[in-house]
Amino acid sequence: MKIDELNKKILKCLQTNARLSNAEIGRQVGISSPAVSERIKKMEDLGVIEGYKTAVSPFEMGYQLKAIITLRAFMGKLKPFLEKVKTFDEVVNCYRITGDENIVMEVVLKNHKHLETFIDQLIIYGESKTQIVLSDVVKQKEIKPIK
Amino acid sequence: MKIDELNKKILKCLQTNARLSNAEIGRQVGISSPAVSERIKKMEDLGVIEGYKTAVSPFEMGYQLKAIITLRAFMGKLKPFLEKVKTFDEVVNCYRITGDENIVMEVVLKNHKHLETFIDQLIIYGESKTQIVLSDVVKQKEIKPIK
DNA sequence: AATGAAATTGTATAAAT
DNA sequence: ATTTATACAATTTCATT
Repeated sequence: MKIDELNKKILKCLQTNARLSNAEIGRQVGISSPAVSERIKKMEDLGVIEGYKTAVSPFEMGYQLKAIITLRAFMGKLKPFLEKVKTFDEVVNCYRITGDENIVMEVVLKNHKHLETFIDQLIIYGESKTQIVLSDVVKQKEIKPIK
Repeated sequence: MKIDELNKKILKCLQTNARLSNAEIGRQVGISSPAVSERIKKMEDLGVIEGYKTAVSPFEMGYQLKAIITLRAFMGKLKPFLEKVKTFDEVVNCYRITGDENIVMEVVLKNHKHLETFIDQLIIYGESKTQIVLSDVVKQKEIKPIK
């Protein structure tokens, strides 16, 4: 197992605050900062750590709306959509899913007009369903290692 | 406007890699590291920056399944669910949404058995619909400031 | 795989513009 | 609001265990 107890603690620190110094993490988990540095680098190389993201407020960035949009792609239109969706700045997350619908996306939008023009871009790919986000109940909760 | 061109550049750096040093960001955007430090602190205080998260691979943490689960809450069961959902380690993100369904969640699970027991916990709150995630198409894309 | 030590680099604070 | 100077702290590299 590549994730031992020490790495679990390090990951807990990093998930809570990715900008903690190695020295501070070392203090919290009880090892030296070069040891923290090495363990982090190893977890990056192994793909355990995928990156360090800053959570920015969409609202403060000028996006008043968030929506969950699902897409039921037309025949032959899924593949082109999978390429196109990467170019949409509005799409923060996009997953391919099982079931009648093929795609679910988390989207940020300036206003209702922007939502309208965004949905218009989807009609050539399939039937979309839009659910406006009213509030964030749980937001990027840390992933806990399995017991 | 609190997000000027310099802050946009700083946010772009931080969204790409939250662990960049202030000195490195300063080099990239053309100001000194104390200036970067002050601007970041101000954006934290104003709520533009909500936090610094490390993206950890659910798979490497032992979760073989990801799912999108929507919930159509029973009468009087939405509020209790909004409290309960915060205690579920499986739920990475949870939004309240408009429409027939009240809740959409992003959930990580060890295996199909774990999915089954998780869904069982939802039946007292409402009718759930599960869509298994086949692949990540777009993953925590950076939020771009509005032109 | 972790530590301790040395060199480099980064951060925080204050003073000046 | 930013820079420069300075002191302190963190990081990196490497030798050692």
